[in-house]
Amino acid sequence: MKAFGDDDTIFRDMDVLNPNEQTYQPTDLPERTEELDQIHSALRPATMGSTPLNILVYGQTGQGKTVSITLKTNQLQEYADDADMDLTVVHVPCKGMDNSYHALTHLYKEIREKRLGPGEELPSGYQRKALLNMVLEELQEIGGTIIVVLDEIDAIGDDDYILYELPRSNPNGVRLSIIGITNDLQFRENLDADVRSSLGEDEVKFDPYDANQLRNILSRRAEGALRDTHFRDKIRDYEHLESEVLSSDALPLAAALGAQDTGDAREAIRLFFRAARFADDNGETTVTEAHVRAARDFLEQKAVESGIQTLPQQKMLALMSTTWHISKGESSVATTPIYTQYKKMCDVEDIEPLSNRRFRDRLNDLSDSNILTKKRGRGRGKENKYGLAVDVATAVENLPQKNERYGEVAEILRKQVEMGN
DNA sequence: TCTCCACAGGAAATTGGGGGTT
DNA sequence: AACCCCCAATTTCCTGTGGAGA
Repeated sequence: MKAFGDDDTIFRDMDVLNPNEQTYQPTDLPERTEELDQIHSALRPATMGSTPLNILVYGQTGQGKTVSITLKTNQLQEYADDADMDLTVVHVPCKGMDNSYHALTHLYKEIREKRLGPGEELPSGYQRKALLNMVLEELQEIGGTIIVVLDEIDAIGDDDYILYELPRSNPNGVRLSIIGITNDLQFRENLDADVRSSLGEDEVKFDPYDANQLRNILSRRAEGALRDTHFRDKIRDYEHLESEVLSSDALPLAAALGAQDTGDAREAIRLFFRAARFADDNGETTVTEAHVRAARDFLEQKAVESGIQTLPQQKMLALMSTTWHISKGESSVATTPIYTQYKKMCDVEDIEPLSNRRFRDRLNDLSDSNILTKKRGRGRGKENKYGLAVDVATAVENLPQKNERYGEVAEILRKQVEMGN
């Protein structure tokens, strides 16, 4: 067995590459200078004794929206502390909330904690209007300039209440500014025109990073996280002294793959982190292109597996009935036999089967999410044929267990696959 | 080459659940 | 509670397609 502490490592500080933002937050964002400047301009009135402008920040996930706001508000807070200015910043993550009321309760709690220290309870049982008044009273209690950051406000859906009331409440003796952050571009379009004009006094848009920007971001992270040539003396295994910790093509590849995909920096970092760990776990001293590719395959495989595991019930049955046929050796099967098998499975589980038409949509859904393959046309009349886009083993292993829903059918399927081999 | 027909997939009709109103 | 409205999911209906079989 391996002993801890004996391993050489290419890492200097692994946390810097950890995609989890609680572990590491960058302190400067050269790729977002423009956006930071826009935020700066909107917040600057605070330093002149005026109300900072409301901002609506939007862009896809992993584009540095939250970090930018945090950096800028922290910077303002520092200035305020030095200048003896009365400034309070409240950050409310709305992720997982489903309505304005929910968001208001959290806002109330956060404000109370700013004033009275941690340990406040979430309020409950109040009417919406009453709760809003409580929030406003708390704001007045604090006074001065207050910036409320509503992070991921798209989570609260089309419930505009908080966004409608808060910006126009203007409590006595308070200079109140609202910053809304959203991942959902559609959300901005769907906003009530009034809300949009009051909340979006300034709008800051974060476009997806391109491959160059991702490469810069990754190299900064890599620099902090990996040992470089100057740190070789810290590596105990001197025979590897000649090798570089990072091969020249690994990082650009990770950046290119990331840009191709979504331009999500978090995803790119996750990919590169995994590649570096592969290298490190194998006791290798260089992160190579091969590691990046392996990491990509690994993450894709993980995504497929969790995709199968979290499949909705009907899609799960559709996958199982397809797999049932495929596991008998065919490479692809026509819709009708799959549907027949599906109906049998529904019978076993005592469920009302979907109509043929609907079931075909389910099959197409599965092929859209790259779990099944689809061949159109061919054969008698016009007939689609479906196959598995993943290994039979992968599909079978990730089906429900005995004790879970549809476990019975899955169990039968597993038996058949065993016999087939 | 012609006709037939089983299926694909678009569109209309139906259902059913949640939320609001009286 | 009774009612209506809205929305999404689903079923029902329908047309177009293109190889099979004559």
